[in-house]
Amino acid sequence: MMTKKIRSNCPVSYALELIGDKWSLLILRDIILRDKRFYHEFAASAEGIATNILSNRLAMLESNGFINKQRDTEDRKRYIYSPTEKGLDLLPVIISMMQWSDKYNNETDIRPPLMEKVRKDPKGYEKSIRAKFSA
Amino acid sequence: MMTKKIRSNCPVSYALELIGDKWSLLILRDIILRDKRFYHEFAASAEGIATNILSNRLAMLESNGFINKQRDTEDRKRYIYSPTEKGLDLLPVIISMMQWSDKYNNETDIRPPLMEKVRKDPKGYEKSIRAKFSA
DNA sequence: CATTTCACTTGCTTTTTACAAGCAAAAAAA
DNA sequence: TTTTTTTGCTTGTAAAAAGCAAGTGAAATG
Repeated sequence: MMTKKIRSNCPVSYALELIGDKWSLLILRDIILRDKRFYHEFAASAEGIATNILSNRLAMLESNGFINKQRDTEDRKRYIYSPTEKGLDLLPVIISMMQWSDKYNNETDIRPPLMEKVRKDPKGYEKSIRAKFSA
Repeated sequence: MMTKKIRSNCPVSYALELIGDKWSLLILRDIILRDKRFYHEFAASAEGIATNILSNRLAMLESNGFINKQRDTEDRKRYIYSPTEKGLDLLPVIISMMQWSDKYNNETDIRPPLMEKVRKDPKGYEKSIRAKFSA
């Protein structure tokens, strides 16, 4: 079996090898912060991911334990994607990126009232997001 | 002038468009955490970046204000690369990646005694790194 | 002034991404 | 029961990015 060779044992490098691309964290953002659950919802995000890339990343995220995939029992022709603890544990990475962009990109969207809460109380924000998934 | 079209105004997407690749944050890690300053030092890192990619990323990091580049006055045939505040402000992203990898990759290197301090006191670690550059 | 060091650059191949179109399983409609 | 629609992909092809080896040019060094 052909396993991909690892670059180094540096923790930064390790994380980048898994989610160091322009799409994986965006899909996790949709699942974790925007409560998206279905393939078509990810495909509809503003960034416009190509469906082959979406399919590829969902498979990668699932095989690496970031998300779960299961048939929707209410509508059996679709699947429900949900975050695992491993995926949710990337929330600090996502939030620190948000904080950085909030400081350096003045075009950053304020519409999702997320940002306001992130500014005032990032730890509280993280907890409130996590709480959604501990039910 | 040809400016690259932005995907969306989402702060996560914005950060990923700039540093969402497998190398940019690794170079910043070298500069910020490992006190590397020269081209040949980055090229020598364990991950083995190709020199054309290194050159490309250093130019990108400089043009986007993450790092500064200046001639070394002691050895004028080389350049010194140093982080800007904008680059240093990615430290929380880097540290949260380290924490995540520490939890999910048991091969993560412990050699740089960094990890121990990150585990015990991540905020203090961040401050101590920042202190190096405020001189 | 020839040699070495440092920081790239170039050429070529391989891999990844992007875009458009097509396809199959499941459910709904006729 | 056959047709149509929805959902979640897969395929084909082109463009872009990454990887690899070799080469180049400016600045110091002998």
